[in-house]
Amino acid sequence: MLSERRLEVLRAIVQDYVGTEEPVGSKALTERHRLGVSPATVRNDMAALEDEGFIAQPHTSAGRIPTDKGYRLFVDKLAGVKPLSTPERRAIQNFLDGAVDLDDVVARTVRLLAQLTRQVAVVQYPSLTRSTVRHVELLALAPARVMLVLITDTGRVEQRMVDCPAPFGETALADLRARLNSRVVGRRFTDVPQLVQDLPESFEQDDRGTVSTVLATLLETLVEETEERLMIGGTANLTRFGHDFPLTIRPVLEALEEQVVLLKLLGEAKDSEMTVRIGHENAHEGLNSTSVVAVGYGSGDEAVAKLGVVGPTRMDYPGTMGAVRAVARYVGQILAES
Amino acid sequence: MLSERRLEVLRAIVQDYVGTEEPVGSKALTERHRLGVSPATVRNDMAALEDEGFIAQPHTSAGRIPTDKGYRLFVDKLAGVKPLSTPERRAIQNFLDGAVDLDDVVARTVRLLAQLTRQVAVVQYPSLTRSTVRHVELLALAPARVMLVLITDTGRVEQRMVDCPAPFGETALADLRARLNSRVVGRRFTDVPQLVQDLPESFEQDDRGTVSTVLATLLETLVEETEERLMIGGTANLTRFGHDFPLTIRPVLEALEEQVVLLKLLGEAKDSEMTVRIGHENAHEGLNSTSVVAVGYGSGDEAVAKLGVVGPTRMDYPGTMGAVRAVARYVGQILAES
DNA sequence: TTCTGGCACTCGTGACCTTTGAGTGCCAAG
DNA sequence: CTTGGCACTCAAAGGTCACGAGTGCCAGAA
Repeated sequence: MLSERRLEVLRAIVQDYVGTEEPVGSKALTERHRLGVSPATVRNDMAALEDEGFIAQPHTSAGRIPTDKGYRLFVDKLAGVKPLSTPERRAIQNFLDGAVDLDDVVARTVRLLAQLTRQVAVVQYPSLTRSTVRHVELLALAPARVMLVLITDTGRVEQRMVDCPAPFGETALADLRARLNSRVVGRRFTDVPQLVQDLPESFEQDDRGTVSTVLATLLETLVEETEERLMIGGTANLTRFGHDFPLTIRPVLEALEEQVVLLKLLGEAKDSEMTVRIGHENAHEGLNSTSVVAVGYGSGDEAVAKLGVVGPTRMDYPGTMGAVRAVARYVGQILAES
Repeated sequence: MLSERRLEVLRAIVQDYVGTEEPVGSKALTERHRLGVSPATVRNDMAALEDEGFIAQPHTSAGRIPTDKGYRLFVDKLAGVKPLSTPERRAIQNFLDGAVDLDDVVARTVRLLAQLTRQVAVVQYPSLTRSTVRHVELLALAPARVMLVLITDTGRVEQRMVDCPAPFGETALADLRARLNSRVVGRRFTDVPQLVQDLPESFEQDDRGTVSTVLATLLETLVEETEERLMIGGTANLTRFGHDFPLTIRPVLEALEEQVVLLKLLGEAKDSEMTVRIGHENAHEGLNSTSVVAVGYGSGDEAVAKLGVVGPTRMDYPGTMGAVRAVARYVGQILAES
């Protein structure tokens, strides 16, 4: 295995490269870090690290840059998570506390993350999958037209228009509303289908069609809206990517526009702990030169959604991870309060 | 004034420059267009055009490129709006017809515009300013907690939580709901405040506080949500901006992230007709090298919101304007149907 | 065995020069 | 007013060259 010092050399290389954006050589390393050995020794170590695939040379006579594998080792073994400073924490809390509704919380979170990490931020809306129903409302807009409003415990509201096969009386509607709510309020989305399945039978023949239609729409909403939405921000930070970035930035922007791609990306992250995907570890090609740092957040113990940042593989991992973790925590608190 | 032929030369310059992205010289012009005169003549015309400020030379011995003023003349006098082809129109309609709700309409419109124009698309959500109230719903979530749901004729739904000063009975709530709706349904937002102002008086002493609170929240929602929201897409098209674009793209991305800026931008456009703002005509500095093509759209005769694209000043104006106009029309149709 | 200093070698970078050619302005003649 | 001719300009492209950071390897010291 790699000796202690070689790991130290790798750490130094990553740190320097992240700072300078330039390949780092043996001499510069010994000057900037107290490794206690000569450049020649470092050269040997570097050769070994290169053999193992942790670093690489852009061209024969240049310094080394970390490979994806090198960053991986750095993140796993060499880097901690750098906690934010107290003023930073305070700023986060103040900024998030000003939010007025769910949309606003998400919007503020995106801005915050982008600003703190100086990278592209991605925040998923709290998921409906694990949510419970807070209320279902039915409004008669016309004799045969009902609006269905679904309110979740995460504060999200979804509405659907329902065209009924037959006119539906106000009393029947109130009846349906009452029974529906008594069955599903407080229950999880996933449980709703079986909870309402026998509901039409208890209505009069004439109304059954309409009841079924309404219920069908409700179930549809539950399924459909389990597809997550998300918000991104800080794309201007992409310009800090690199010098050659016309080629780099394009596929990233494209990937960011594909919500499906991003959702999959976040979905791959583990629920509980912070996940870092480096370069080619990302399935999507356009993101092969980026790293994704993501973590779940939620009002309680359970994560209801995820958030994270997308940046160049050459990023300040400890700092980024610290910011992501901190923001996730505070957002969780805010959600729990509301 | 400028002779007929000189205008023709300007048109040719704009067209060639938009196509090739390279300064265009007198010789190339005569070869690619049948102007019926020699390069020398064209040179004289170009000198005149340059004197008037319609074109400029990047460096002393290069071809000419149009100035903002040149584009302006081109758009005003020389260019028509290029209608879309029938297949294109059909594609638009098919794509938009698939939308399931307002969010979806807007999302699809953005994608469509971005794809058609290969530029950055901006679509404003239908405004609440000119909207009318379709329905107001009040839900008792807890004894002293009411959810207010506002449904507009444009299909938008806004909700607010209201914490009441005192518990509020279900009957009083139903009463308020009924009276409120009978007064405001079908009315314009701007008319609502005076329509409800004497409502608290007709309630019992105990409930007046709550009624006032609910009404205050309603009015607040009306005002607050008159702030428009918008959706942007096609940012990946920014990479087609130019060769030097690290410097160009940055401020544009930043401007695009500032919703306020964009809203102001769209707001400046006239309601009825298509507006083209070229380069420095845009107040925001970051957009000084871009042009904005915007137009209002709406379900009826009145425009309820605007949409448009942001692209380099060097853009295909006739084509872009055609696409923007067509999309706006079809979106209007879709909104009218729903 | 590990570290170190020395040394020859590599090769991308930047400075500097030259060439090339598209494009220009001007002028005198058609 | 148009045209062909002509001298001039200048960015872009290509070539040469010295520089220097960085490397690998080796022999000797620790």
